[in-house]
Amino acid sequence: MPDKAVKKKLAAIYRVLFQAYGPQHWWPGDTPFEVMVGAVLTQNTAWANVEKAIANLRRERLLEPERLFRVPLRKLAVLIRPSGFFTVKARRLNHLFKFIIDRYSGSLALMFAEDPETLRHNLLEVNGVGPETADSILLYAGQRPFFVVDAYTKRVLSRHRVIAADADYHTVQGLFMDSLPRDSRLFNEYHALIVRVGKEHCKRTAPRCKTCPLNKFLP
DNA sequence: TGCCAGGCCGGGT
DNA sequence: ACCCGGCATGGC
Repeated sequence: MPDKAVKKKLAAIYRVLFQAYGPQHWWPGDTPFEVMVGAVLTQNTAWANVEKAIANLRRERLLEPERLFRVPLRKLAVLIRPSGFFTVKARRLNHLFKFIIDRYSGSLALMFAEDPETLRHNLLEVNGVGPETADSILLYAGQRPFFVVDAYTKRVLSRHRVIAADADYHTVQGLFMDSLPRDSRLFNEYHALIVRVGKEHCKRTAPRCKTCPLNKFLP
């Protein structure tokens, strides 16, 4: 278990961020399948580019597992091209579609009926799905309370001395999940807020800045 | 113009 | 067990 100071700090950081920015409305109103596709397309990619790719799929009425699984890889790659890394991502999406169809008859409802820990384990077996993508799917498509850790999470927390700079994914995730109530809406909002503050104040090449709402947590 | 974005895999040491 | 290059577009 994380020590008490860390738990309090994580709770306080959330309050400050929510106070500063309010709700971020990540992935509202989309179907779970669309959210899943987005989780793969956004790997190391700006969200604006992902939106263009998803718009292409929607325009072609392809946003269903069976339909997209039948689309040839080359055509899929062209459709998702704006999201970058399009040949690898086409393959990764295809693996995911096959997984849903083979194991859950193409039904996300069946997939999310699975025990969450088991489902997470299964998702990680899919080539192209790593821990962040799996947790994004579980949290944002399935409302399962897994905390999503990304580059911003590590950078923001390490700059504010909550974690070591080289802390691994599982450790950081455990910190959040053992410090906060396991509420999917809370985890959803918290992750989105971290990305928000990271974009505005915690870039890779800006060691610290004066106007960051988290400055009060600096030593 | 160059740097950056809501990672992950595979091959080399 | 780590380390690192590759993957690629679009916005600022």
